[in-house]
Amino acid sequence: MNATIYDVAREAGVSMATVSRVMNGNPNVKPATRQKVLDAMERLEYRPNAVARGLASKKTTTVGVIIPDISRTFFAELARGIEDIASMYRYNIILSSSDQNEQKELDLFDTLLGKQVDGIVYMGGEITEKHIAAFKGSVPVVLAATIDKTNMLPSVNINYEEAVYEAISYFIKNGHQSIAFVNGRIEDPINKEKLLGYRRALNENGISFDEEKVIVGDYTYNSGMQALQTLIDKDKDNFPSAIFVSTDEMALGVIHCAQDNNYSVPNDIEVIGFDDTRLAEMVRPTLSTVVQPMYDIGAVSMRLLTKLMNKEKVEQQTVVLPHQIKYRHSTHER
Amino acid sequence: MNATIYDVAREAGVSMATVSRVMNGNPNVKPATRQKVLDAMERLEYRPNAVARGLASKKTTTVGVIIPDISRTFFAELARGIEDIASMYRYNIILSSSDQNEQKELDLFDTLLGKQVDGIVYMGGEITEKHIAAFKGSVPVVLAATIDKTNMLPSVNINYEEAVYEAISYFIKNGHQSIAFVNGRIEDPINKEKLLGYRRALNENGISFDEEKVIVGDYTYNSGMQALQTLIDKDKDNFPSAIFVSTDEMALGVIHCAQDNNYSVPNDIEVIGFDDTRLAEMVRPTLSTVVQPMYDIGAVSMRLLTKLMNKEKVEQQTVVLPHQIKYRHSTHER
DNA sequence: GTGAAAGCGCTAACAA
DNA sequence: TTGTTAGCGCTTTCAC
Repeated sequence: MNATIYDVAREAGVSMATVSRVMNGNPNVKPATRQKVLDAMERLEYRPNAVARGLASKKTTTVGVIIPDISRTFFAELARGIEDIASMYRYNIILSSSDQNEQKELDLFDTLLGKQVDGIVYMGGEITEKHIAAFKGSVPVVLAATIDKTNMLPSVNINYEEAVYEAISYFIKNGHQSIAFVNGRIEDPINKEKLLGYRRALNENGISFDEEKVIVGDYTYNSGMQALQTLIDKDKDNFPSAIFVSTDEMALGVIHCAQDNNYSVPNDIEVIGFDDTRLAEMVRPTLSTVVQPMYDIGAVSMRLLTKLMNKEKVEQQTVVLPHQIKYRHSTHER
Repeated sequence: MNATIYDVAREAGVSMATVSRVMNGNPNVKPATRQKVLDAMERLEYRPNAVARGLASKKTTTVGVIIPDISRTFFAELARGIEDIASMYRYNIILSSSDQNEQKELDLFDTLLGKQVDGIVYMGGEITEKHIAAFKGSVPVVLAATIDKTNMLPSVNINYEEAVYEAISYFIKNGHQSIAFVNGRIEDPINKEKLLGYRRALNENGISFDEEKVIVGDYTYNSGMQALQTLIDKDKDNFPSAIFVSTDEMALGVIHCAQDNNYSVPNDIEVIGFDDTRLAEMVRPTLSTVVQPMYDIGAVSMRLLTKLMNKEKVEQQTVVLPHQIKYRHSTHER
């Protein structure tokens, strides 16, 4: 059996309270006493029981992380950002994948609350009434790379609408008139934002919106290939000369499908992706893409959460991180 | 404040013990009583406090996962396997990255024990004396994709030596005599095994081992590119006609570096990677690679851990999963 | 089939 | 500066 605080107290010839004080760095302990306790701890190989501590103090120093799928590069990098900051502030992380399934998300949330986490970082798709209801009156929750249209919840994002607007504007400036868009499911508010940016750019430049040019994929490489194939099959003559793709992984699929069909990237068709995952460097031609700082989104979310858990004042609950477009070789030099 | 078991007991007009019994599915409760309790729980929106429960029962239904770096595809997929099985058995997961730093690993281990996890899945590099000492007498630990040369610890792996042996043998059978090997740091026992397989294949075929042909990378795409560049710079005439690469990500680097130098894959140089991450499909030519079932390794590890935590008899503590080689287009058709 | 009561290992008043 | 003493919310004997 492991030693308890009581054993240490006896060994050191002091009371439990004193032991507790030295554990928690309470300054009201005479140095000599402190040393006695420290020695006793060492001799007994004492390791504090975080569960007992959690029960007594109502703080567990663990936070929950709800994520759609940890195996996707995008989320894995985000998770690393969360984790690094968490461990910097001595929090541990309970990580669980939701597959963006609402029921699963809600159940997970409940389980995490049962485990008495001090806060939650949430990544997901649409925030519904049920989510809001669940979040309300529980622990602090911050949304990472997740949009809540009510704008009431703390969150960390980039400006998706603007980012896509810029990418499309770049295409237009370079003379493209026929620009396709491979997006994710429109149910996800982020994809809604992206579509808005696409339409605004077209609109401001007098290019009419053509529903046929918007394809929906499921974020995978294969769905990227399929998306382009669909475009090719549709209308050989009206084939787009530029394509904006909502994720890097799909963008790779688009590029390879183009090449398989003897289209040259970027000569016949320019491509811009989204995210700037490590994948962007791993294609030929290398992928021009919107840089979404995933690691930073995770890190900033977690940092924000620590403040919230600490009841510190935060000036801005909804932070929007800067983005940029990194031009590599799937677009022409400019 | 949330309702406690005491509130439920009062609301239902029974004792705490009875409430506890219905929570835990104890059959010694009259159906009518059970219903009363259930109703009371519902009315009070009762949510059991897992921390209190953990303290009283000495089981937390959470397991710790120590992983080198969650942002690497390989580990992310492994983690997903762990997670799926864990949630199937109603465990939660405390996930933390160690960067393969021994001190960090040991500290993490200690923290996890402090949090009273019921078991640990461990992924890392070399298992030292210190690791063994720490593991000993604590909670059940299973190693995933991690080799312990003493072979005393429960673990789930594939046969790395054999896998590489087969890949190199394939090259030799196809007439290659000059075969390079891009490996990871030799300090990692897995890479030691791989090197052994490489040497055995050469040896059995009377090809002499040439130290110059073994390059060490750090698993990244860039280090793959560098590795090939090193080979190219070394000796244009003695350039290998086949390369085995220890991870898919490095293999992509090798392929692209080859192409950048006007070598054709697979005509001038055949390439086989290792892992079969999603990356393997995302290159041109697509990558032939050793299939290491990462998801399964994670899933099987976690399943094994549940048995250990449950004190079930397990026939085989060290499981070796089957591997295979998937031939795609970075090697010649056969 | 149900209840009373003693912990689980720690924190946090409150005293001294 | 230190000790005493209630809890924290639940499980688990042991009676009845």
